[in-house]
Amino acid sequence: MEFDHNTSAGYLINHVARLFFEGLRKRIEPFGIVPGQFPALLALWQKDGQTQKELVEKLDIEQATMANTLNRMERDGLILRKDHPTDGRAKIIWLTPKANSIRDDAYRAASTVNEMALSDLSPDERKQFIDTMQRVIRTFHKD
Amino acid sequence: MEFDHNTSAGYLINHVARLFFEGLRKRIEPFGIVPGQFPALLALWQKDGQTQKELVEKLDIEQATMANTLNRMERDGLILRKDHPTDGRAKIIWLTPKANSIRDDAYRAASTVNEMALSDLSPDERKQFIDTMQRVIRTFHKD
DNA sequence: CAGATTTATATAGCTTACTATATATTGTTG
DNA sequence: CAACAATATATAGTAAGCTATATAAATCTG
Repeated sequence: MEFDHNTSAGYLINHVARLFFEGLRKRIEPFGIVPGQFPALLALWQKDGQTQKELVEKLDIEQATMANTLNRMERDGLILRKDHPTDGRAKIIWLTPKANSIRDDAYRAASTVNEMALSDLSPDERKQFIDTMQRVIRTFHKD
Repeated sequence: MEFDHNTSAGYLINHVARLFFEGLRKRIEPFGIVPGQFPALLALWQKDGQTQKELVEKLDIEQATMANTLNRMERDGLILRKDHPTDGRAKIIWLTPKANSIRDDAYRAASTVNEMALSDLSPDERKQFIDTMQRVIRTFHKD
């Protein structure tokens, strides 16, 4: 039996993901954030004051992973966890001024990586690529 | 400024990569291997008896990452490290009978994940997707 | 309404990435 | 050929993913 890693979707995806991750790391390091914090920051920049549970559902990440990432973000002065007004179990996550102040720079950094990575593709090919990934995600969720 | 994670290539790639990783994990667990060992195993199944340096170059992974992955593979009885016959610094990595015995099962597991993930795509769309990822990897390496 | 179940978060332990640094051997060069 | 530079591997420390488990609060149910 044969198996060619160069035509294996999983193998290629993993490789591409590592390249994006490191490309983003380099570009956001100056702002004091790391790539793993990006999804939570995006969600909170869009709507501040969410519970951990809301973030977990939006980002499709495990609860324990989110809790640990939020620990590091709290340590780094990016968020504060305050008590939920009516639910004693829950905490609400609020961005600090520091987190708000780097928003535009971070958007630009992420856009720059995306632009660089797709620079060899035509507008149609880019659209197709994005669309295919969205379909693959939906297929996984059906599985 | 706006930034939509649902149309960000980097965001989507990261999500898809996690889904592949976990999909593979479930399917290869019965054989006593984990996803991070897969790239090294593929390279060694193709050509047994390579140095760490050769693997690092083929897999585009950092040397320290490879060393640690090989440590776990040695611990798990998948490989042996033997002295290089002429270069005292180098070690040669050899697969154990255990690693060889799971090869076909592992190939099948990986193919199953790929097939499932791409099941919603036409043959042309799959080809296009694979081709695009190869182009994106090349673009990153030019950067 | 007391006891059982569910829910929200936290923590422990593992893997797999990374950077930075250490160590030993090989190769080069004055 | 001795000193220096380059190369191959290993290790320490951090991040970000996972599963499994713990804890406290809320909800449901007989």
